[in-house]
Formats: sequence, structure tokens, C-alpha cells
Amino acid sequence: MIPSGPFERHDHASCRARALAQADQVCGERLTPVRRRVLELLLESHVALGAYDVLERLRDEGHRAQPPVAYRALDFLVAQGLAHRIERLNAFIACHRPADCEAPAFLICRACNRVAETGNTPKRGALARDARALGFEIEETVIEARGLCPACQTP
Amino acid sequence: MIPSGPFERHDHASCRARALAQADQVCGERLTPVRRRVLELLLESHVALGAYDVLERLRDEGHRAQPPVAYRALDFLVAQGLAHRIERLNAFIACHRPADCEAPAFLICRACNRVAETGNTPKRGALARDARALGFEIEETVIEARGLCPACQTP
DNA sequence: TCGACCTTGTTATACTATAACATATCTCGT
DNA sequence: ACGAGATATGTTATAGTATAACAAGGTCGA
Repeated sequence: MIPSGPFERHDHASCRARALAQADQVCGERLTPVRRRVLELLLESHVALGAYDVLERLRDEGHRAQPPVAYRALDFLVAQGLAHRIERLNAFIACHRPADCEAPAFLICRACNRVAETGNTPKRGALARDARALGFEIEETVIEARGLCPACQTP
Repeated sequence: MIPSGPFERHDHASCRARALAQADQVCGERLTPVRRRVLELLLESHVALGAYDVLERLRDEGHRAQPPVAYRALDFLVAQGLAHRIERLNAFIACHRPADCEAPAFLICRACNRVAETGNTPKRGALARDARALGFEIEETVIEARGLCPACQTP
């Protein structure tokens, strides 16, 4: 499945608005002001933000926040499927299609740092087959590819 | 490709010896005493070790080591393909078949912490297909699955 | 009203990783 | 022999990432 992704020109305002609307719908009141604000921060670009990046932005806005504030909000968003943690970067990005996002994979551009989310079908993949053969029960899979996005390939 | 893996009973002494012999062959003199010792530490079990775990073991042996010592040795081993970094765990495991290890994937048991390495074929996978469609050039892929190994599935 | 649960605030600390500089050794070409 | 460059190690200090633990207020139903 191919996203209308961060690497292409797109109407980012509506991209962001759609994700936020879905978040409101999924969470209702549980999307408290801090949590919602953190999600907005993640939605500002397709670049992953570290917890301390988020923290700094909150502080810039006058919020006297300590690290747990950022981590809690991010953990919540991840738990709700509204954001994803990128292990390679120790950072987080918003999910742009929380509705259908079972087994996400990520393409991380090492030049511009933008991250694209792309669907995948681990149930059929070589990994799932190997796991089955070993009797290993997969609960969750991290798939992150690093490389160059189209815009960063030409010097 | 299915390894005769850490989740099965196996002759670990020879498992370890084989990996070490291959490492000697690959590196020659560059496998200095510290580096070799760190590899041996990683080979002691199929559980991933953090850099500070390694450091602690070195210190237990009388080596007055500082963090960079552990990180340097680990970085070297990873660069030579003799060890792998597990992003999910911020930890490292030895590679048990450095000879043919192009695109490894990992199965991490959340109960016993053992890690199995399994080959995969990303060139054909859904991820590679999506990347190609987006014009994204993949240089390196992290694939890590978390779950339960056979031994840990029965309570 | 009480208690269970959720959320946030706050302090302190643990864990992970690297920058930067110093020293030693080897090897290669001149 | 000499010096330049590459490699490896020692050491100090610090940067970056993450969580434990306790306090306090809010809501909601029994």
C-alpha cells in the first residue's frame, strides 16, 4: 500500500487536519490538551521528534514541563495508535492513518530526516514464515529502513 | 532460512567456537584482545547484552575500562558483521553466521530475552516494493519482532 | 461519602552514548 | 633513520534518552 507520502508535494494542512480529526474521534475526551498539543507538534512535519524536542517546544509555549510530561503524552499517543516510535531515531512521528494501521513499516531518509509510513503484510513475509517454523509467536514487529528519499538522491 | 536457533537445545560450545573461529578468520590481527573478549562475552548466551553489561563484565575481569572501551569494541564488531545491534533493546548480540549475513532479522523473546537471528529476503518483500514505488532507495533495514519463543509460550 | 481510576505535577535518578584529547604502535615511502 | 598517516587504546567529561516514585486534583459510580 502506497501512501501519498511525505516525500511528495502534498497539501500538508489537510494532511494534518485529517489526522487530528481522526484522533479526536478515536479518543474523545481522553485526548487532553497536552496530548492533543503534542500530537499537533508531531503533525507539523514528517520529521520525527525526540521526546526532548517535544519537551522543548512545550516549554517554548510557556508550559513548565518536565520530561515525564512529554513521555507520558507520547506513550499515550503510541498506545492509541496515533503516533509511532522510530527505534532507529529514538524519536516519534504521528500516524497519518490511525484507522488502518496494523503493521506499519517506515522509510527514513538519512539526509532530510523525513519518515514515510508504509503498510506491509508481515503475515505472509519471510519473517513470519521463519517465525512459524521456529514456533516463535510474533506479537509486534519493528520494520525500519534507512536510505535516501527521491528528493535527496540527486546531489 | 531457518537457523538451528537459540530456542532449541543445541551444542552451545561448538556454536560459540564456530563463530569465534570465523571471526578470527575474517579479522586476523584486527581482532585484538579486547575486541575478541567482547565477542566471547556476547557469544556466551543468546541473550543480548547492553554496552554497560559488557563494560561491567570487563571490569569484573580486572580491566579498568571506561564506556568508550565497550562502545568501540562493539562498534568494531558490528562494522565487521560479527555482531548486531538490537534497536529495540539498545543491546548487542553476536552474529552466529557472519559469513552469510546480508539482511538479518531478529526474533526477540520478551520472556527469556533470547534473540534468534533469521535470514530474510527484503529485495522481494512488500517493503521493498513500496520503497521502489516511492522512489526511496533503501540502504539498510532493521527488522525486529518481539514475541514469545516456544519455550516461553506454555505457562 | 468513599474508593477506584485517570491525569497531571514534580523531584530525582538511572540508563545509553559520544566528544575530545592524550598516548602508543605500526607501516610505508623517502 | 625520519616523519606522515593510519590504527588502537586510555581517560575525562558531558550529552542525550528514559523512568521511578511520590503528591495532588478530578470524575464517577457504588
